[in-house]
Amino acid sequence: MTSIKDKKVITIGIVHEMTGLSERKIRYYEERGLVFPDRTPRGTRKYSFSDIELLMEIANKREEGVQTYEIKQDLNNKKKKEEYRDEMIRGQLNAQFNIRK
Amino acid sequence: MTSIKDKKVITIGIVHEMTGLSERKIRYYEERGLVFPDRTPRGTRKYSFSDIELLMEIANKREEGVQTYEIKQDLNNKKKKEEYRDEMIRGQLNAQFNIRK
DNA sequence: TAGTAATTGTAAGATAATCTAACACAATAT
DNA sequence: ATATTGTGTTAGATTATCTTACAATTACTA
Repeated sequence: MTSIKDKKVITIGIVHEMTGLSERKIRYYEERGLVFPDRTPRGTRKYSFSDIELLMEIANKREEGVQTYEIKQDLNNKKKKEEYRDEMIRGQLNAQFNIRK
Repeated sequence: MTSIKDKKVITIGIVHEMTGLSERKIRYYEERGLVFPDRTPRGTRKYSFSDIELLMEIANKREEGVQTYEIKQDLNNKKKKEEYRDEMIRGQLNAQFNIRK
């Protein structure tokens, strides 16, 4: 489920280096509920490689003129679809191997 | 050849968090030629997940009493073996598919 | 079209993180 | 016995990050 790509270990300066996005933008996309970095005990943000991929997708959408609100909807839909699919798969497995509750 | 695990994106504080090693030790192992972090333009060290694995191997060796110098020898030998093996493989491929120079 | 919301930039001030260099000292090696 | 190794700690300087606020522009909306 969670791989190295999901480990939140990259500080914002390096995310900036890697994506070319300004730190302002990166923080703003968090404010709008699009990314969710972890924090160190003192409050420094930490991002994962997956977060960086996501940020670049967001940047692309933004260039197409899509607003953060819509991007957020899309992300939520995508997440829901994935959850639904996973649930279906679990259901199938249950039906096969775990007939009685 | 190079994967996400080799991207140097993790600052020393987080390496410390992840490994439990003091920053002093981490820098010292660099001084002894055991790890080679990249640097940001301003000089901040950046480590990869592979570096972190390596650092933990080093820490284990150290606990067994092995000195950094020996550890370095071992690492160099390991590297040489890998290079040798790779060269052999390339050689085989050449023999198969690329008979004339 | 006027007015509100969204998106970014920039600045200020505070705090956190990192760097290098140096000194100390115990443990090891020669 | 002396030299080397490995770490901790400190000091001072520099860099990085955080939050908050204000400004300006662009994009919706009633």
